[in-house]
Amino acid sequence: MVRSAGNGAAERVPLSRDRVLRAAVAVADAGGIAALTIRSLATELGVKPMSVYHYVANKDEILDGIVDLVFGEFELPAAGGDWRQEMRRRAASARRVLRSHPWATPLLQSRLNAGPATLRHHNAMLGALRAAGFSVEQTAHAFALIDSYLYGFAMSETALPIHGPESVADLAGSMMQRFSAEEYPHLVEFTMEHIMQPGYDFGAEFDFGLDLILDGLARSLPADGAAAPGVRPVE
Amino acid sequence: MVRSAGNGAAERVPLSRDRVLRAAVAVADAGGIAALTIRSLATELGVKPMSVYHYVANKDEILDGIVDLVFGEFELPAAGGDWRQEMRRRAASARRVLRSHPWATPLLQSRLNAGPATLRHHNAMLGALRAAGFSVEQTAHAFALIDSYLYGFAMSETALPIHGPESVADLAGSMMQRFSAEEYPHLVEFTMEHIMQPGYDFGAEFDFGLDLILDGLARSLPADGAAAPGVRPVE
DNA sequence: GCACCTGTCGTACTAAGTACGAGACTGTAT
DNA sequence: ATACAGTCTCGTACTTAGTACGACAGGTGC
Repeated sequence: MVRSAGNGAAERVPLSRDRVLRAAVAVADAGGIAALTIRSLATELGVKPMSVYHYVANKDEILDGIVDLVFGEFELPAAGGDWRQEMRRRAASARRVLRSHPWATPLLQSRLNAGPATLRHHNAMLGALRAAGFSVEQTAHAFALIDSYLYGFAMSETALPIHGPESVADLAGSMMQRFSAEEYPHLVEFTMEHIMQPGYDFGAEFDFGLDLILDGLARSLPADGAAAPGVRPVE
Repeated sequence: MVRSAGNGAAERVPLSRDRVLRAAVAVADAGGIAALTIRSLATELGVKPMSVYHYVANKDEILDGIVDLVFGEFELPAAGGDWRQEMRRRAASARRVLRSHPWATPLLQSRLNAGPATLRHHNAMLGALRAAGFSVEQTAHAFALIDSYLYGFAMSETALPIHGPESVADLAGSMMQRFSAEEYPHLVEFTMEHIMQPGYDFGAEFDFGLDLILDGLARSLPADGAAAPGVRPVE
């Protein structure tokens, strides 16, 4: 077995943990997470399956690794400055990243072993909220609320079969044939009057919810033109 | 072995699609979704693997089926009555169900073929919101917001390794050793001053977020003691 | 030249999904 | 009863995937 294949330095890039993980992301991007197998990964890398195991212990470690790569793509919120704007910027970037890696959202929350990029991200979120004036406890509330919404929305969004307005309408139309108007009247109404309307875009719902959440959180901040924590202006 | 129709012999329950799906839920509950294989399912049912295929076309159909079973466990919100209370009741029930089937949350959103219980549930949600006075468009906002939050939160919650206060604190403690206070100062602060405090319970965050969201949505309702849509009482 | 380390790979075992078709069982018509 | 036909169950076996084990090649220091 001769592996000469050239004396030029250009082509033979040695394997590395980083190359393995990046190739894994590429395979998952191309064919979904189910298409990511040790064998498909090896093919992508131009090596044989067992070579991969020199850089990762097992497939789970690959999954943990690509989750951290994805977190690494999120823009970090800055501490200081307009905290709402920082939250919006980071959320928009996260949503963009998760849309470009549709397989990632379920993985993000199901993996436990946080990598360095993940820790950096969480740390930046906490720092930005604390700098905005939230107490530790309020920060816990805010973090849980914002990220639950973000990941939950990203899940719904990436679970949609194809993206783009018209494909959703098509899907809705074909689903409509399966359920009758008598059994599910509100579903029918909703589909006809909303989803199948021209220009419908589920992704557009995101900003409404995020702004509502940020407004609500702002109300619990003492010095933001709103009432004191725990007291709402009108009841 | 005799299966006479009509009298006696209650022992040999014949297989059925329903029994197959319920057994699948039981296997997943006991060992996680990864433990659900055609073979483990057959063992649970006391039959051989290939017998299962008489009732389902393939494993994907089993996954779709158990998702619909889970949706069937959600309490449906009633149309009319106090809509916020209905939303709270249904959300609490959903959270309870998802905690009792920790494997379910990622599945719920990743499966496309909605079953009858799923459609009934969505229909009830839409109906309750419409009856509360939300327009079709506002209903879309509300539904997307509430459910993104609900599923996102459920994901975080069930991704936690073990439930109960002290186990989380233990985990946090062991994770603390992996990252230094210089690199992740806010993560350290947060862990020390919040997560590791006695009585910490992540699940308790849920109500804060849900109430904030429902309050925000109530503000967009004309006749609810709040201002007109788009105008907040205090700024 | 030699022992040695490192990275790559050949072989092979195990687990899992499932196609194919045989065989067993049950109710029904003769 | 007997034979048939439909329904259900299962034995066998093929395919894909994860990965343990150890061989082998090329480079490195002595």
